[in-house]
Amino acid sequence: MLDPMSGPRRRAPRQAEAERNDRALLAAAREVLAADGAHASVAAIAARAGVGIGSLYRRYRTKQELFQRLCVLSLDSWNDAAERGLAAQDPWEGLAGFVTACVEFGQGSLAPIAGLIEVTEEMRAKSDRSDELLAALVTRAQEAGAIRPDVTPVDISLLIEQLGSSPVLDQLRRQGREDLLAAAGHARRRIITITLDGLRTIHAGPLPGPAPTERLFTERWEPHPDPA
Amino acid sequence: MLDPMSGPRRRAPRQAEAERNDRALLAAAREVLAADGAHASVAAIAARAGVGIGSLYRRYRTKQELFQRLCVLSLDSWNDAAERGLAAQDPWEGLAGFVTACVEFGQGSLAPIAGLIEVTEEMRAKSDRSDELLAALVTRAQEAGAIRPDVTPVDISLLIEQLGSSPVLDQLRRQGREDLLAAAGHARRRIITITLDGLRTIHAGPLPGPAPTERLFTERWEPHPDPA
DNA sequence: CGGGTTGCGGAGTGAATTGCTCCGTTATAC
DNA sequence: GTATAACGGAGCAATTCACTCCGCAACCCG
Repeated sequence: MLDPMSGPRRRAPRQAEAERNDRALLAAAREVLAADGAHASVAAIAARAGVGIGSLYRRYRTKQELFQRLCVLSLDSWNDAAERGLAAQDPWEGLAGFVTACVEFGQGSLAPIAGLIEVTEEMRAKSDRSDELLAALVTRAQEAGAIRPDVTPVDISLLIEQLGSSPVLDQLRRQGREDLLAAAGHARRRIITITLDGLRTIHAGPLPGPAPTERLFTERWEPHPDPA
Repeated sequence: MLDPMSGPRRRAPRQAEAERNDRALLAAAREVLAADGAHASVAAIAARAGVGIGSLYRRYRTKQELFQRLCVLSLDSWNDAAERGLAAQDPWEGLAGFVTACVEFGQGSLAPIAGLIEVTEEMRAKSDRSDELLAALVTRAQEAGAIRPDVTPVDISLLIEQLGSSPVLDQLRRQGREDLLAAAGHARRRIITITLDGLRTIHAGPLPGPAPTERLFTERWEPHPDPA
């Protein structure tokens, strides 16, 4: 055993690459989780990140550890979005912005791992905080008369989870149909708009973006040439 | 080889049981697909149906054949619901009833197998028919001024698919939390109501059922004692 | 009761997949 | 050049999968 303190501290030579890899891994994990659900494999995550399996396992000792990290980051995003929502002047815009943000950073893709990983103390704490923030957002919107008086924060959570995964989008991604992704994204925003309008006391304007095409719905069923 | 025509045709002795098994298998397949997605295994389906694997494979030569049958039945349900919707006097009630019906018989749970099975001619034909029916439903509701003028039939299809799987409900089922299933069902109906209201030109009444409890959202994360 | 038929259940099989380890290789610092 | 830190991915044991095979039970008719 050598004394680790011997000699002056050296800068890790390839530290920057390691950091980039870490970010790539987390992003890839989110994508693969969205695409494959509970099925998601470590190999797929590493491959998507363009990183060797070995590097993944140097950074995270187990698959569970990676997923726990992902949960913490998602809770942070949730809380950030909630705080931005509370900072908005208009209560409705605040709530709608919050929901949209959660849906868009892929909150829903974490649902499949619920119950499969241990909940850490850190996760629980951040989750408590997120409950408070959401309650505040909802209360404020209701007091302003912007949303139905009988929706509860849990309704909103469930709604975020429901919108948070997009069957069409995820599947097209799984099939590697890059050509349809943009259209699917537009279609999804329309669905979100519709749902959010159902939350309001008053109705808003027209649906955003171009109307979705049939192809979106039918081409998924063509026999799937594995994207590998 | 014996001549199969020798002797008088005999009634199959245990034909009734076979038929019951078939129905159980199809129902189980739907449930397992909803719970496990593309991950769904033949063994799980047979077990859930309370039927041996051997019996499953006598009825359907392959997994794909079972799934294809399931698709055909789902398309039938879809078309039946659409026809009932068109038969309703009120255009809005017709469309809303159709969407609700599709969501409730689990249309969404078939999404994960898109691209994994070959589309048969029968499926394609029934699918064409369903497109016509849906277009008629939407047109009628729009001409009556009941729904936003800019929603398209594809929007509705996507909306059904989005609502057709309930992350919470499916996951609780997977975990065997029978105690929370009713609550999750109520919560889901509230989400559906909200979304459908977002479709309408006018807003409807209050949300149905009891407000969802926190437990619905939190207990899923408790470490999962495998239901086996 | 007995012979014959029909459907049943599930152990077993080979192939594929999984989480993870181990080690030879490559890039950087001095 | 040499030391070091991070890399990629072949390989491993364990599990999972779709599917086969066969012994057994339920039922019919005489």
